[in-house]
Amino acid sequence: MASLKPKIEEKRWKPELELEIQKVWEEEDLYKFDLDSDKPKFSIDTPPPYASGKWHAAAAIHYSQIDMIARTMRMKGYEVYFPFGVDRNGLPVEVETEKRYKIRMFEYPREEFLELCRKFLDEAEMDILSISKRLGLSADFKNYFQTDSEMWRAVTQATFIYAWNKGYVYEDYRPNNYCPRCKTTLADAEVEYKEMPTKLVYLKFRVEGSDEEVVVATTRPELLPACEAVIYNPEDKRYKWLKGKRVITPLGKAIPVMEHPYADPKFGTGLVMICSYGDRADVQLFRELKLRPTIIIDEHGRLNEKAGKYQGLTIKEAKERIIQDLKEQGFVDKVEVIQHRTPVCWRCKTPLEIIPMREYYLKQREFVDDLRKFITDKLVEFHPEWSATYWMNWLNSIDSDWPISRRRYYSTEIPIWYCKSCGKPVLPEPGKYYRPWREDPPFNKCPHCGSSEGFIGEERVFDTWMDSSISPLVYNGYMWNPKMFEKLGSSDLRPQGKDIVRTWLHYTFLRVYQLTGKPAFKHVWISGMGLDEKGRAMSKSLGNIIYPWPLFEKYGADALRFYGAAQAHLGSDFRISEEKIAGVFKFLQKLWNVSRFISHFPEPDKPERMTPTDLWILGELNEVIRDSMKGYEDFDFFDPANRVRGFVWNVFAPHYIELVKDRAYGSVPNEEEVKAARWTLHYVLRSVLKLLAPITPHITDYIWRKMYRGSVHKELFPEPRDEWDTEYLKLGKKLMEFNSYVWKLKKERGMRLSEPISLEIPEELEPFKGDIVRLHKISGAGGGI
RNA sequence: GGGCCGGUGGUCUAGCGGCUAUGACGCCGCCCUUACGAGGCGGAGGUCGGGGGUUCGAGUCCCCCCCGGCCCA
Repeated sequence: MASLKPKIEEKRWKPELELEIQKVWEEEDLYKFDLDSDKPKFSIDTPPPYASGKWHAAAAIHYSQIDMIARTMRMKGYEVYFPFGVDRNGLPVEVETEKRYKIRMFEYPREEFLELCRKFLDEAEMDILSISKRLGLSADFKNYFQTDSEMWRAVTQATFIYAWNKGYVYEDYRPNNYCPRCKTTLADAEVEYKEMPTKLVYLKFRVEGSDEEVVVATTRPELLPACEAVIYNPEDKRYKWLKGKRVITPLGKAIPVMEHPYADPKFGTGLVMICSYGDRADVQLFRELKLRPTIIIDEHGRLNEKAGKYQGLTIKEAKERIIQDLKEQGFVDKVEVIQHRTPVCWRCKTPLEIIPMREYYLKQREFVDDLRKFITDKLVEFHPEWSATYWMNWLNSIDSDWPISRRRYYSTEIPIWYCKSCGKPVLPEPGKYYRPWREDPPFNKCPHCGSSEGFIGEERVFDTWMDSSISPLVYNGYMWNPKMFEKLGSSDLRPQGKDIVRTWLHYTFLRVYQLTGKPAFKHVWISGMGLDEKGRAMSKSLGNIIYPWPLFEKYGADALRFYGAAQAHLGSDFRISEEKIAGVFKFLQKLWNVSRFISHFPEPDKPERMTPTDLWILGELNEVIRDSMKGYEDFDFFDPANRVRGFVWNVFAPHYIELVKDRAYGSVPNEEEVKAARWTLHYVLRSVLKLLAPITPHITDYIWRKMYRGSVHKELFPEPRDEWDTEYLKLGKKLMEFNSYVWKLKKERGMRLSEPISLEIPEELEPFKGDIVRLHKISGAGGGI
């Protein structure tokens, strides 16, 4: 048919075309959120990516999947609020800034250090924004949020003041995780564990009033000056005779021997020294056994005057020195090297110490029961369902409140001033951003004692999770846009990685519950982690980071997006392999070619009657739609991606299209049959494009705009139609097998596929006879089979 | 030590009680077909981590164990 010209002229799909379509989207402001729309609203609590370094491909894929959620909900008829924010608070940027400028934060003027951090953040932010846009995220980049903006920080402070007024905040002096390098307290959620080779030192203790010796094994000999007891397991018969006795430490101090089940008879000699504080267990044991702690480590990670001759040494130095000394004095029985799980700082990986400090705490223990109900009473829907156990496990392990003050700089300041006369804390009115370390308070009289002597500003800042844990409120207008917040409330869905359940997810639920009395979200979506080809997490130290830009250039964003969707079910980890992304690109090319072929033909009105071949493929399409929608319901894009790919590649293109080619070209006499084929081709293509639109938004919209009216992203998902669930669906497999059989047969006989062949068509395939005969050029009955 | 997830051809994956175990990528051979060599046809390659059990029948359900990943103690 010479008169048929394809609407799609380009022979190939190219990644550069994605930029073209992105420009169109921007010009049309296609994804603009309309608060006043009549549609139901759906708001997403987009994770603000941390602006501390370059994004790797795994992060890009993660965000592309969040974008798929937004697009899914739009195509289900919702008005979707998909904000974008950048996280710019906290330790990581300080650590990176120190590294880059080779400076130490505490030896640098605070104001100037903050300026350097800001510079660093601005650069990192640029990188994140450009990748996000290149990915085709349908988020609102025009009004993106920054967690260190005056507005966000004012809200953080206001929510703190509310919590304070409700009595949820208290200050306490208690042992806590402390990073000697970062010089700050850390919450349990910020502690990581690393397997490290550690010396296990066997020390001889003399039993008081006798010449007998016992041997105690310890990984922390430097804490000997702080050793206040030795324990053994009550089941351990070897040490029963020590009950009630005292032993003399190598340093000459007499301490009691006690029974406690914490002692593991199999570890070391079964005798354990209890020091203030080797680890969190020690803290508990001191409390239980009513021992008085001796604190020998200061906030710089050095031993203090209570450590006697070891004063001034770092922990590491003290350890070596004391082992040396004790060896010389004959107190060391032996030294072993064992693998020991050591708690380290999540940011700089320095081993942590347990040091008591005055810190502010936000109550969480008394809320745990209520939070558990979010899961048990199904107030929140988790995707996938089992991912709720991540949070449940964390809730079940909470045994202390959340320390929220940090001795750092680049974070939201704690809005408190202390009266110079009575020393009591005074908080300002919520609503403004306060910086007590450099500003005068907005009041001059102490409400506690009435003094006007003046105030001292608090110097500490908040844990960065204090800012991020209110993201669903800030995004949705809490305090800064009351009208919007009233309509939206807290976000509907939280998408995030499984690695920050105990921090971001938990703290958000906690704080939003404290502020609003309600669950922060209706849906929580937890994704797995993107790993390298060998299944390892990507990190600078391993040197296995895959960057997204080269992939964008070679295969485009859609290939990367589709790859992420098709690689693993929601919640499972997935590996990133360039070879497979190249494979996805081939599929996109296939989709392009299929569309180009169909674009040759005009799209007629729906004809009265379909042929059995058309009804078969429409029945297949019904199934594809049903299966895909099941995935979309759960925000799991694995099934839609794979189901549609399989359908297009293995069914629609090689079989249906081949069968109806002649009809499509108009080379059959029956006009109705021509129309039926053309209509069906277009209908299936439209449906496929719509089903793929959330996953591969560029190519689908590009094709759509070339062939049809408007944007595919303004369409709703296709729906299955009952009238197409016909008996022909069951014959489809037979039909395809027969096609393959004929192709094979011709090949075996050395025939061209266009050569006529004489064979019998199986009786059950009779309904498809016309199309089969034309496809294979079957000439009459007989012969063949 | 506990929890969660996983272990299916070289790699990745589907199947979650029923004919001969799915598909993709890769590999090998052949063909030439006008939307597409990014095509078509064919092929090699698997004791479905191991062991017990339930069942007429088990990758599929149950128990134990091993291995890997993540989280926690």
